[in-house]
Amino acid sequence: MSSVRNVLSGIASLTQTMEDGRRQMVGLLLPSDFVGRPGRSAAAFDVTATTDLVMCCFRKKPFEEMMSATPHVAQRLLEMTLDELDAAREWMLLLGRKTAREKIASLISIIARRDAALHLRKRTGPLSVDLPLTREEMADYLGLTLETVSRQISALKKDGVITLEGNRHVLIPDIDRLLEEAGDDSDGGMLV
Amino acid sequence: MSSVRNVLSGIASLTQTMEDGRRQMVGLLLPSDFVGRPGRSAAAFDVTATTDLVMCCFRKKPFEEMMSATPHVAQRLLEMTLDELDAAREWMLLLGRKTAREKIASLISIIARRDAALHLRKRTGPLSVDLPLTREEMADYLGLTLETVSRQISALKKDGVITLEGNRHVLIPDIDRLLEEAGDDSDGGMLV
DNA sequence: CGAGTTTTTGAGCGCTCTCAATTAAAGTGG
DNA sequence: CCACTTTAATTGAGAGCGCTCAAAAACTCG
Repeated sequence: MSSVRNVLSGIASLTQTMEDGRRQMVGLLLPSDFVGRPGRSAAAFDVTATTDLVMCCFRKKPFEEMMSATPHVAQRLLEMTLDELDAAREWMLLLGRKTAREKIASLISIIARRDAALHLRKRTGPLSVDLPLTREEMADYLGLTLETVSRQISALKKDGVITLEGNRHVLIPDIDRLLEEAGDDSDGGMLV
Repeated sequence: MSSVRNVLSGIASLTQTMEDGRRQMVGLLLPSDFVGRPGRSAAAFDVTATTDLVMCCFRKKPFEEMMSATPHVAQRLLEMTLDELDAAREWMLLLGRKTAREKIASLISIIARRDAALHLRKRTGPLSVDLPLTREEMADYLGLTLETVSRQISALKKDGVITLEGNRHVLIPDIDRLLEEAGDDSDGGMLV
């Protein structure tokens, strides 16, 4: 970890593992996200690519020098880190207090929101989302077992909240309904 | 939230609440901790003092100007925020994967560690720690109910992992035993 | 098509929650 | 200083959600 990186394309996950193998995902690295710590050397978490991944790497020393030279870089980095901290805190609410069904609904709506923010495409017909994670990865994300993930997805499908096309593609007929299931404040985050 | 603050003394908590009242603590503000977001206006979380509190407040505009002027401030702030992010991620592992007993043991050892780092006093006899939180606040911290918190504390007491003096004061005869119960990697964080 | 992986589904159990009552501690006012 | 109220903490009994273990089904890819 002698370098700092920036994700250009693909998805990686930050995970933490206990001695007996229990695993918790603690971050999801998407294009434009930043990895590494200017100022510290050791990485406390495992970084795993879940898809093909292209990153832009800087060596640490020159990067730190650049940070000292141009204050805007440090400021921008601070802003990004604060955003990550906010995201981590929402995630903590999910992990600590939400039911399995709410966790699944939250995950799908989070992915839908990010997708919408990224593509900005007009939605014709129902919103559709690709899940970039396996069931097991979703389980690690949500603090569940993969069986529970699968069961809750099936339940949401049975109740008409979502429709499945294959295993990885989800159709959302009514986004408000999904957000309601997620237990978030209504119209959470101007997705509509 | 038109200002930025620094905790001087006392303890405050950052909490997030769902519509139906479920509550999760997402941050614990201790002396030297920083509150507020240079760059953003709305606070997404509730800040509550859990003890008498003294904070040092800056108005936002001058503070941001100072940040632009002196790069070291922004850099230091970035470092602190990255530390908070690391803490949040450890917390996520706790919330998502640890058992109730492990959560309690983790909380006590976290408080013990912070206390040791703060006071740097020689420990004569068993390590002793004051819990700055009520059972309910501990429950909100750990994603449990207050009944479960109470039960697990009683269980740890019964098993000799800790001793209670009153409700808020804990004696730790064997810190390694406690860390083992917490499920953390052995000798986690040079507390010994 | 067949071997491997991923996902779904089932049955039963256990940990934590819920609801409720009791005990302990901390203020309050006479 | 001691009843009395209020708040905090403990403990009990029972139920439910999510986990564990196990097997079947669906998808992937050579």
